[in-house]
Order: sequence, then C-alpha cells, then structure tokens
Amino acid sequence: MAEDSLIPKTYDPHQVEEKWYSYWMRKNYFHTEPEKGGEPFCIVIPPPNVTGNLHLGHALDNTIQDVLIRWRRMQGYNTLWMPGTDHAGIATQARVEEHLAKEGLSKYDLGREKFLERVWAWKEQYGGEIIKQLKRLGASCDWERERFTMDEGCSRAVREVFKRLYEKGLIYKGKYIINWCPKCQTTISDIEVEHEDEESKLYYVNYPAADEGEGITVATTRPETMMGDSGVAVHPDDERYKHLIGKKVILPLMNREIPVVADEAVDPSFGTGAVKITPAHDPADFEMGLRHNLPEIFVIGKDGVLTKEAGKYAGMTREEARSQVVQDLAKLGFLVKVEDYTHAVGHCYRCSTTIEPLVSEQWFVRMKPLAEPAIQVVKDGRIRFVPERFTKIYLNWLENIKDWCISRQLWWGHRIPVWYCRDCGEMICAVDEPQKCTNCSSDKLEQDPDVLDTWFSSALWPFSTMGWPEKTKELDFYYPTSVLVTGRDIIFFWVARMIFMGLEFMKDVPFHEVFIHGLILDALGRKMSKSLRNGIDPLEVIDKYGADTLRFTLVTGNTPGNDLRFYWEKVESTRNFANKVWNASRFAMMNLEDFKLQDAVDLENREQLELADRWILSRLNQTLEAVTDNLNNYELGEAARVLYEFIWNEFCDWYIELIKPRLYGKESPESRRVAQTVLHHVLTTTMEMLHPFMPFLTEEIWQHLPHQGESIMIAPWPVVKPEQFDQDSEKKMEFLMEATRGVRNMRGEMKIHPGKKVRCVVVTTPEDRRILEENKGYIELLANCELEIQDPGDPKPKQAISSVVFGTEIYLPLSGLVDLDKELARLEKEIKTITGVLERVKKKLSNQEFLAKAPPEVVEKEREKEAELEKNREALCKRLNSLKA
RNA sequence: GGGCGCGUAGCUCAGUGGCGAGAGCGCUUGACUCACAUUCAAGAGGUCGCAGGUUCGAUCCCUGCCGCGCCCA
Repeated sequence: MAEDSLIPKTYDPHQVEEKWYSYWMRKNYFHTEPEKGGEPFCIVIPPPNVTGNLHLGHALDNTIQDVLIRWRRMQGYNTLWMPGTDHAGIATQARVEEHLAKEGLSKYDLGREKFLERVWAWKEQYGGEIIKQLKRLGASCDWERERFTMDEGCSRAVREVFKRLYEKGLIYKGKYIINWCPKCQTTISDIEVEHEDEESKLYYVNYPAADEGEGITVATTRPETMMGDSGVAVHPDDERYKHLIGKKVILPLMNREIPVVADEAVDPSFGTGAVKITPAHDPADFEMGLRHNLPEIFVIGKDGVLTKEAGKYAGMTREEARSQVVQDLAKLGFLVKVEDYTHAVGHCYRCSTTIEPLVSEQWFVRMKPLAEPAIQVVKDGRIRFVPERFTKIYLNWLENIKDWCISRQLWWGHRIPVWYCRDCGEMICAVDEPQKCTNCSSDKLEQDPDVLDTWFSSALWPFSTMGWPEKTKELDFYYPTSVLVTGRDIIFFWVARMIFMGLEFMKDVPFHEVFIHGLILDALGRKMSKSLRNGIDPLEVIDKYGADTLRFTLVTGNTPGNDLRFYWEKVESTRNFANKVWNASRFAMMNLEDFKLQDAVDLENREQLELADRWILSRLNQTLEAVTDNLNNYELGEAARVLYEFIWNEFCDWYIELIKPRLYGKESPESRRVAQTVLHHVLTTTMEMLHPFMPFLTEEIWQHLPHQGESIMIAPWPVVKPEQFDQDSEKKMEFLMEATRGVRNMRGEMKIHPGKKVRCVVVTTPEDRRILEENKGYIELLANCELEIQDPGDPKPKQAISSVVFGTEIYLPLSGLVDLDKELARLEKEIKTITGVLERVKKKLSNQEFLAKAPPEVVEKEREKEAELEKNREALCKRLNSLKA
C-alpha cells in the first residue's frame, strides 16, 4: 500500500515550505485592514538591524510572535503583525566604514553626502536579507506594511517628536559629562555602557600642602587623569581631614595649587578617604566640580590621547600615560603605595573599547517628567509584564532615571532637526528645513551635524509605523497594540522608551502586555557571541531540519523569561516529532482515500462510538482546553509539550493502533466509517492546534486530508465540545491500557518473542469483568495475546507469572518456563512497595486533623487509593501464598 | 553593595500545597510488526541544593545558608 502511495515516507520540509509560503503570500492572508472587522490583535515587530542577519535570538522572538499571531488569526481576530527594520546607526555605519577601509578609504575621504550614499547603497544591497530570513522562518507579517526607521514616514515622526519635546523644554542642549567611545568616535548613552570587573591597581599619591603644613594622600585608579585635577575632596564629617578643608595642596607633576573641599559624595572608607577631583573626566567628579565651582581641565581628547593640557604627557595614549605618570610619581617620591584592586570599568557595548567619560556639549531628553507617567501605567496595571518579575526591573530603572543623551557623532541616522544661524547665532528647531533665520532672516543656516540615538526612532515604532502624526485609521484601530514580545536585554533600551513616548504623544500606552523571553545560550550555557564564534545560524537549522522543527525546538522546554540552551540533539528529536506527525498523517491519508467529508458520521450520536473513540475525543478536548489556556497565559512551551504528548502517546501509540482492525475492514463497514470519521476529526483538529507552532507541516497535511476551505491558516481555531468530555471512558481505557502494559511487561520479562501470541488468564471483579468482556480485544491486539476470563473460584495456573492491575489478576501460564524462586521474589518485592505506600495512605486517613481540614475531594481520593492498593495487595498476597503452598 | 533568576534522573529541562515526582536525550534488553528504525515494546536510574519554619500535609509557601548565572550601582 505504502509503495503505491506518492506520499513520501519521511517528511521533507524543503519543497513544502517554499510552496506554502508563496501560496499564503499569493492569497494575501497576512494582510489586513481595519475595515475587515473583528477585534484587533496587533503586534509590532522589534525591528531587526536592516543590514544584519537573523540569529537564534531573532528566531525565538519571531517564532513566539508568529505563534501568537497565527493563533489569534485563527480565533477570528483582526490580526496585524507590523514588520520592519531598524537603521541601527552605529552598527551599520561601522560596517560600511570597515568595508571602505578595505578600499583604503575613510568616511572623511568621501565626505558626509557621498558616505551616506554608500550606506544607502549598502542598505539596498543587504537590507532585504533579514526579511527574507524571517520569511523562511514562516513569519506571517503583513509585508505590505513593511517599515524602515529611516523611511519618510518614520523620519517625519522623529522630527515631529523632537520638535514637540524641544518646545516643551523636554529636550535641551547642554555641556555635561557623557560616555565617549574613542573607537566609535561618538557618545553613547548610559545604558550602552557595559560594566565589567577588571583587575587593576589603586594608587596612593601624596599631594603636599601648599603652605608647608600637612599634605594629603589620595587614592585613585586613574592616575593618568591627575593632570586634570582641580581639587581634592574629603567627607565633611571625616575627623581625619576636617582641619584641611579649605586649605590648598600642590598637584604633583603639574605644580598647580588646588583646593581641598568637603563633599558628602566621598566615601570615607574608600582608600584614604580623600579623593582627587577631575571634573572633565569622571561623572562623580563632574558633579562635585559643579558643586564647588572647580574648573574642567581636559587632559584626554576624543581620540583617547592625552591633550596639551596634560603637559609632557601630551600625545600619549591613556595606557602609556598611566605608566609614565606612575613612574614619575615614584621617582619624585609622591607615590605612597600601590594596591591590587578590582573594580568595574565601562566598555562600549558595541566594540568593547574602554569608555572615556568626557564633558562635552550634547542633546539630552529630560527624563523625570516623562518617566513619571511611564511608572504609573505599569503600577496601575495598564501595562502588564509577563513574567511579572520584570516589572520590578523596569520600575527600578525608571525610578532612578537620568537624562538621556540622544546626540550621536555619526552620519548615519536621523539628523537633529536644529539649525543655527551663522549671522546671529539663533537656534531653530523645525520639522522641515527652514529657509531663513526666524530672528534675523539670514539664509546662512547650518544644520546641527549630529544624528539621534537609534533608539530615539525605535521608541516611536508603535505609532510611527501606523502613520503618526497623521490621524490614520490604523492608529485608530490597532493602537494600543496588544502585546510586545522581546528579549529581556532591551527592557531599558526599548520597552521603557516606547512606553513614555507612547504616553506623551498618543496619550495612551503603546501595548497592554509585554512578554519577555530569555536568551538563547550555547550548549555550554554561554551567550552566543561573535568573539566566541559559538553562534548557530538559524538558516543552517532550517536548511538541515526545516523551519517547523526550528520553531518547535525553540518554543518547547522554554518557560517565560528563562534562558534556553541550544542543542542539536534537541533539534533532532523535534525533527523526529515532525516526522512522527507526518507518518501518522500518512497513515490517515492512506486509510481515508475513500472518505469524503459528507461520509462522516455524526459524532454527536454517541451510541455508535466505540470506547476508544469516546476516549480519544475526550482526550482531544482536554488537550484543546490545555493548549488554549496555556496560549492565553503565554505558556507556549507548555502548550507545545501538551500537544506533543497527546499526538505521540495517545493518538499514535494507542488510538491509531486500536482502530487498525476497523480500518482494515476486519469489522463492520459501519465501524470502519466511524473510525474514519473520528480519525479524520481528531487529526484535523490536532493539526489546527499545531498550526501556530508548525505552520508548514500542518498546512501540507491539512491540504492532503478531506477539508473545507482554502488553508489551515484561516481555519477557525477549534472549540471545546463539553459533551465529548468522558470521564467514564477515560477511566475504562486507563484500566485497559494498564492491563496491556501488564501483559507486555510479563512477556518482556519472560523474553517471549513479540511475534508469538500468548494465552493469558484473567481473574477479576464482576464489574471489571464486564469491561473486559466488552473490550478485551484491545488488550489482545496490543499485547498479542488471547485472554481467558475465569471465575474467581476457578483454580489458578501454577506455572505462571502474574500481574495485578487495579485489583485484576492477569496470569501468563508458562509451563516449565517459570523460575518459581524468581517469581516469589518478584511478588515479594511488589508487595513490599505496595505495603509501604499503603501504610502512608492509612496513616493519613487515620489522622483526625487530615480528615477534618483537608478538602473532601482530597480525602475521597485517598480513600479510593487505599481501596485500590488493598485490592492489589490482597491479590498479590494470595498469589504468593498459593505459590508457596 | 542592591536586585533578580536558577539548583529536580548521567545530561538538558518541565512540573504541582495532597501522585509510587515527569519529558527529551543518553543507557540496558528485545523487535526491520503492512504510518513511521527519524520506529515500536519493556526496563534501570531521584534524600526534588542544605538547615529550620508555616501547614492536617511542603519538592512547591516563608526564613537563613551554600553553589551557579544575570542585571543594576
């Protein structure tokens, strides 16, 4: 039969995926309009870097989104998944610069305009790549609506937002200390600095008194900045130094007089309790400098090299200067001592270069007023984090927020919409380029050279993609979006910023829920990174195993918010699952060749259903209920697990095996028709449930089965049929399955060849006897045996091994083969374990407090357990005694 | 220093105020049974990190400790 069939024996994802994705695109299923009706369900994609490549983190993030989107679409929601890409300022510019460097060119050789042309060309060339990769993954985004953070609409939103914030006084330009990356040659914001502990030294340096009195010894980790010192600070309450406050000391090497000041920020327990103040090169010192009116002396330039202000150290790198300064201090006798010291040093998140704090003129967003409402909406529950624990991380950050430095010394990005008049110095902020100075009407205007932090534009993503500041029907219908799905690494970068921007400009939250997932780690539990070269290319996984397998692998065994290790073994076992589904369906297709939808019997007519039918329908409904509940709670991994177990264990291992005789026509045509109907119904429903997770495989199968409609992806999500829940059938089946296992177990123990049919003798209670008489065929089929039901009084076979299942005794007579001693030992062991459990149950049931305080159903359950265990133990003991006799 | 998470089978991980605590992989035994050897059947393997507490009952809730990881300062 199989040989005749055109359906391959193993599932081959390759042609299938291509075929169905283009079919879906052709049918325009991903696209939606507000007018389509239905409740809105909307997700905006976290826009990946336009010139980047898909990595496993994206694969996970987008699989989750696609599962939710496909599920809600099937449920009948008006479902919009808004796709797009991010211009990723620093990353993209750096890549193009690297590329230019290979031609021996720098961006300065080209000039700003030509350079930007090159970046756009680069974007055109590589920009589509990641979108193609998302399509390979099966992402059902509304591609007609694809956006890019630098396209006209989004750019306009950026300028509009800037202007409104500027006019409100929430954006300002100021001279402050910022984080400078000497390699990237730009500022970066506080959260873009990564702190790493480094083994370093703590240098104790003596600053002699100016007036022949007592000097002071300061401790510092950065002696190379001391040429920029403009003071020494001690804690005001520090008894050791009280008498020195207000006095002057001499800055060694520079011979400059600097004051000793008192400041609360000094930690008396650090070093000597006295610290040097370098306002131009340390954030804390900068603040102190302001408080005490100390000058900022720039000794390190933007190239990371010491400046003229540093005297003889000018031209050295920071590292060179440090060792030279230390040498000189030692030679001149100022160096008191050096200690080993470990402390956190800031590095650029992109290039890992040590950050240099610098004072410079930059643009900032005033955060306090924006943070306030963003805190409130989360506290009020108008935005909910899943898992909940991320709420605290979010709140904690916003409650301690500092102003956001938004200017970047890059060329690629949204240029700051501010112009300066060369004639009168007027500063003009405008959405569209102004022609004349608003103050003196001069036309000599020059735009600010800097661009905005990339996250400034991504913060607007939920509404800029829908046409803001225009009042569009999309904004009206889909905003606020339903849920944001993202990794926990960008809660601060992105999630928080979208929330305050949304509240400020849309007067409403950008989304109702934030679903945070963990990171994908390698098999050793390390983050995947370029430098470790431990990254896995999702496309490689798709090529080798198919997109469905990758998706299912990423989703299973993943609990919300927790990291996930990537194992090829896990991919393989998921591939096996896909193949299992394929083959179960293949079996169904082969046995439904003559089956049409109109042939289906009415499943509501329960009379014609066999026990196995009623059982699988009941299990199907339990599964559907569990899958739906889990999806509702963002427990995607659990939903997938439930499906996996239902399909493999219950549907394949038991139901399909049980209906084979009926399908092969060994029973009545009516029975065959019923089995076909149930098989078709269960498989179709299961494929529908599995579709959000494995869209390609399920579409392929669904299309092969008798079906109604054009595609599984627009089929309605199945609904629970309460009348199909069937406790009684489940209980009976459980008994029959356990009995089957009992026989199989005995066969295994006696090493009876699976092909050999054996005779078994069963002794049971009257009520179980009825169940057995009606359904013993199930056991006979699946354990390859013949059951002979005996009356309790009849003599039991001596030469036999036995098994007790829910009080029913099953004997496998084997004259001459049974090792009596072994059998006795086996029985004794079994009795011992049962007795142990039984004792615990009895103890519980004799505890008055348990009976009084435990819920009745728990007590009832314990009673049932007691009865069953008693029954089993009694049977086992009787058997033991009869063998001994 | 503060916060968060994790610690369950050899490995990777699920799980629940009431179970003889589960899965996948790995391991042992047997079978190429007409959907599937990417399979089927049977089996071994656990002090649920440690110590207290709450409770009729704790692997689960609380406290402390130990170990690992992450985030923030």
